[in-house]
Amino acid sequence: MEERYDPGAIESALQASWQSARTFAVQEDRTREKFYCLSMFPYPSGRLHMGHVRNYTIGDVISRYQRMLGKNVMQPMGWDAFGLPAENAAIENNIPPAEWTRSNIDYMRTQLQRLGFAYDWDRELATCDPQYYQWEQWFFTQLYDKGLVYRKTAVVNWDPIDQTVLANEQVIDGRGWRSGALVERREIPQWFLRITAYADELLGDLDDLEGWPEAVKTMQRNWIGRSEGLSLKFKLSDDNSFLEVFTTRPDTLYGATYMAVAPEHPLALTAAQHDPAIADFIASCATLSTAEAVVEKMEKRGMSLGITVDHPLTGEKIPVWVANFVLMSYGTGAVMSVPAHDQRDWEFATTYDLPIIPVVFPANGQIPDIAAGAYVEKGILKNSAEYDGLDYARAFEQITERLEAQGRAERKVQYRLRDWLVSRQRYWGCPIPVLYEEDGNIVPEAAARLPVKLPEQIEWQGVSSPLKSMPEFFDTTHPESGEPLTRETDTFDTFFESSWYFARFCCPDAKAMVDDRVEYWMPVDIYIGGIEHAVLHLLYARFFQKLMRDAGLMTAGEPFTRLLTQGMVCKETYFRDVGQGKPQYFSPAAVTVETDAKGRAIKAILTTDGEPVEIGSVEKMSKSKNNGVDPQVLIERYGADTVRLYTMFASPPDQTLEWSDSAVEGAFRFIRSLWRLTHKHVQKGACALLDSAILNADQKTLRRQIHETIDKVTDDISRRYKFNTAIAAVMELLNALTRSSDDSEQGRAVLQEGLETAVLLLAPIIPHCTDTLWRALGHDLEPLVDAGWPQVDRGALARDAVTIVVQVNGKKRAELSVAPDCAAEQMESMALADPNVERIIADKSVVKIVVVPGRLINIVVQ
RNA sequence: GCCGGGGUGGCGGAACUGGUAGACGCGCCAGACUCAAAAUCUGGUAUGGGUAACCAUGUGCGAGUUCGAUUCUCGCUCCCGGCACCA
Repeated sequence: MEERYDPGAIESALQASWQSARTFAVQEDRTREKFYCLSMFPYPSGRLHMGHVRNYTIGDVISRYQRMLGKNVMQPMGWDAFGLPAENAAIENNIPPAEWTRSNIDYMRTQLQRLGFAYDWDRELATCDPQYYQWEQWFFTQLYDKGLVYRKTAVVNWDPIDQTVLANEQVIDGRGWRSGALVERREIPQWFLRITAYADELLGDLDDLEGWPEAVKTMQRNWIGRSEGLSLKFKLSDDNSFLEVFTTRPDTLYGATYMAVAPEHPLALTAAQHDPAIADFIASCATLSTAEAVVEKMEKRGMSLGITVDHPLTGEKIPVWVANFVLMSYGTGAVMSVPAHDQRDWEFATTYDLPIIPVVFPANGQIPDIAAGAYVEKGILKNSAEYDGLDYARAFEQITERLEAQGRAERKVQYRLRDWLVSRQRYWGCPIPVLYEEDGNIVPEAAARLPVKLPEQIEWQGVSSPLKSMPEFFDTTHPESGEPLTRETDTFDTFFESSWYFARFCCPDAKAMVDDRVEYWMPVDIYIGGIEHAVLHLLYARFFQKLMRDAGLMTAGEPFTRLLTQGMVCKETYFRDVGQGKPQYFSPAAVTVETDAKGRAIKAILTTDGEPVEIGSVEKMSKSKNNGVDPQVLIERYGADTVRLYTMFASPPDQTLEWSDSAVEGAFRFIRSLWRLTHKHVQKGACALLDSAILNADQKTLRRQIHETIDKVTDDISRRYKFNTAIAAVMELLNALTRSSDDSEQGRAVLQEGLETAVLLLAPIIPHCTDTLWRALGHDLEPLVDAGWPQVDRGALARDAVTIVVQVNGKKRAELSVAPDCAAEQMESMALADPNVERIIADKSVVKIVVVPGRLINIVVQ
């Protein structure tokens, strides 16, 4: 080995040899245990960012560790290639999305290879390739035949100037991001997948996902939002039709004082025909956002429709209002309002001076202050005629039974989850494989005519999808009858592609959607990706897995056995207030920070002009905050191993990582000191075999540290996924090895074992330099990627003495060093005899003594 | 607004099952080496008091449970993620 650590040379040579030897290509092998390690594939935005580096390093560490355990490890990589940014690039720079996307993929692929990730590149796929998306088109037609897809109208954000549909992200303060026009709500026919048919299964199966974080499962449960209640029909006072609502609280029925319907509700639209004020109100709701977060935060407004419904039990007339916060896409688009027992209803009733009638009271007899807010707990009924005095369960049952007998109610399970709207009015996506006859009849595309290829050679004019103005794309004829057909010009939501790619990776060249190789590899053993996907992507992928299972394509019902959600990568921001409301952000690389004697940042100046800039908060690396750190620059300066080591060391994978350039240098220093110590050791020539029976006390202590480190690191990597503490443990070991200067035969043998251990434990994290060190330590024949994970020698872990903490009233006052098997009575008397303890308890009496074996003694005094 | 997560030295973080708060690293300070610098090595580094032993305080804020709370419970606060067309 070279004396000097030169990452560039080592890494490129090793990566070339991995590539030529196809080290990470895998085949199904039923004699070996498989391990499928998957990281969420990237959107090819142009360059890798630190979030990618972090995500893929975590996956690579797990993959390489599993391989050292002897498993048949598959780690694939591909590209989530359809999406909005490619269209923006086309609009801004007139580059066709296909060309832009493919050149980004080529660049990012070289970046991933430069980081040394152990991917099986033979399995690479890009979702924009017809060979990939043809199968989801085929699958969609299958689902159509099963009745699991349907078409109905839904609201979109419509930009009246650009004449196009906008994504929520493209609507800023109610206006189109390019045109600045006030965005309108527009209803258009769109395609849906019936995910609600799987709601119960998606909910129930969460209980079996032991390898998923509780937080993600909770979010999915709340998202699905199963509730049991009643579908209730209120008869309109003036005619024989009914207003249908869903409620989980029939016990509060006597407190219903008004009904609220969505602006698009038929009752509201009918009332608007006769009342211009109502029509105006509904029109004013037309600029409402389709985003729930915006709707929930806006001012709650409404208007009486001037009609009433009959209360099913009292016959009283209840007014019907139209309200901007009731959404047509939720349930029936109408709600029964009980202001005394629902906070939102209470606020609306208070604003519009509607009656608030309390009908539920706490069981303990207290009277809640209804003037201050709604009482939302369950309790005992009052003001409810013959139901007074009943509790929630009895009231629910008795009121429900009566309404059922009247034919006014049906028990119903309702979900918050809505069917998945998969239509997008975009160009750069997978064409939806359906055709329409002249009268609107739907004809799914025949399997033999798939794929419906997205035309890639296009001229981009304006901002809306070129497909909408390409008759050569949408004008076609029926293959048998020859009658004219119009092709759907909408494309799929890009979540469609990412809902099944994990299955395609098992058999990327299959002559069907998947073949029987999925049975060997699926389910994914561990899936790694950002927490922001906790609900949507991860729920859709689970849904697709069940659809594929029910189509007979595979047997697994859940796609991901374990889930590791990664935190964001953040960095401090620097800016100047240049007026116009928006600060100007400067790259941290362009700023010089001055610190005080303690290292606190006190001032920052822009390096080029020497003038001060403000030090902002630590935020997620982004273009808008100009606080991104380009991985490429760091890889070129320090090598891939240092970047990998730092990202794994800086924080645990599920927490946010705050980027620090100087700490990166620390990671580089650590590798260099490991390199130096190994070099110094091997320069002295071969060493004797270790004989644990003849070690002296210091050698035994050092060897115990080696095996404690193996124990700790193994647990950290395999069970806890805490790579930062695993690395810290190896750093401690290296410090101990560096301090020992025992040149005796057995001293050198222990050092050899220590260095081999450090190299093996770090191999998954920094695979390049450890490969060189492994060979220098005398392992020329066995490649490090397939070296066995080190085993703990339990005998080496024995200790002669343990440290016991002595507390008085919970405060540490002394330490004792005792034999591990020391009796409790002896420890107590030693603790009481300690001079510092004696002094503190001198004028007090001992109440009791708590002994935690092997850890501490707490003397409680008064 | 709703759902989920988080707040520990100058900084990133550690403390895994309620048992020594601050492992490991960065930064900073001092020293060694050097003509000098870089690199490297050694020591120190929560805050306040004390020469020291040691003492007091301290894990966002306020309460509670406990012999003992960063860890459990309740209330609050600030920050972050998601909210169905960003991916």
